[in-house]
Amino acid sequence: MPLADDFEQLLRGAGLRVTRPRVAVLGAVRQHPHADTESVIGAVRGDLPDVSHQAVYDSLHTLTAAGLVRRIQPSGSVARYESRVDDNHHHVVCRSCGAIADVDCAVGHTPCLTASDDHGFVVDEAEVVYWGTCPGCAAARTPQ
Amino acid sequence: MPLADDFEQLLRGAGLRVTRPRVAVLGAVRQHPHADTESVIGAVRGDLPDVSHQAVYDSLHTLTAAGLVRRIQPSGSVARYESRVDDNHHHVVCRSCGAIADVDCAVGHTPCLTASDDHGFVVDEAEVVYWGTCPGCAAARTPQ
DNA sequence: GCTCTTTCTTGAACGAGTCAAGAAAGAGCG
DNA sequence: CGCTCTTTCTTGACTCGTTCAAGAAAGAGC
Repeated sequence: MPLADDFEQLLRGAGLRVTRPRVAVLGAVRQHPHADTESVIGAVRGDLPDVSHQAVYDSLHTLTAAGLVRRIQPSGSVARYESRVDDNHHHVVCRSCGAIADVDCAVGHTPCLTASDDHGFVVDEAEVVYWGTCPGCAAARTPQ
Repeated sequence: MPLADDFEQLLRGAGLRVTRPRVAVLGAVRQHPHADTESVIGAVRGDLPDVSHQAVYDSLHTLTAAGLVRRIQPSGSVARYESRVDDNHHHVVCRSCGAIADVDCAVGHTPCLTASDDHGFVVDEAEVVYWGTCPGCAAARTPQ
């Protein structure tokens, strides 16, 4: 399994210890983009049936702090995680079913990063969430 | 108190019953922008000492659904409410203390509303959150 | 291997928010 | 003004994602 080696490199590169829960969490997040914590726990237990939920929570926090995964949490949703980091992409969220899809940044690199009046804040990221209705929910709502 | 009459008009205009909790919640949200639910409850109890928390939760939901207040919830925060609606403004959030400030939309009307690839989603809103450090926290972090 | 630190397990706890049943209060109408 | 019907509020229990805490286990350098 070459991926496990890649994950090991990622962890070491970030100065983190290589533990089986962390490797499994990295794999789970990569295989299930936008998964919530419960789904990640389920996926991780495919490899390690006895991991505690707390180990997954800890790993997700550590990996997020290290920048190896990204945490997203649209209004009204639980925390979700993805492995695409540092590429400045955004998300479309379905108001109806909560489905999330990636959206590449339309406006060059960091879009709208320059706020009109930043009130003295030092801004380092502009996060964009597009709200709408996914194809499935749109179809279900207009039957004819 | 002329404001109470204004709120009454707002409620009637939205087809909602005029109740004392709702009027008080409208006033509290207007006086305390970006307040969380607990703060709103506290402010409302300045007028109506015996309102239940549930009445405030219900009122906030109803007012949000009617478009009279707007709910915002940056990642990692509890729900917050504001009375500026329909003017397409955004928010700066301090990563350190959670402070929120309004930012008027820099890019004309609906900024970045056109996603590069919307995956078939019908998008109706683009929400922008600027993440950074507020003046207070920036000063506290660089003492010299 | 040994030792030290970090991480994981176990299980309890927290807190924002929701659910549910009955009481109270709007609002239209005679 | 009072009646009736519907909506809303009160009360209190409860859910669920997440965190806390103490001790056991497992990385990593030497």
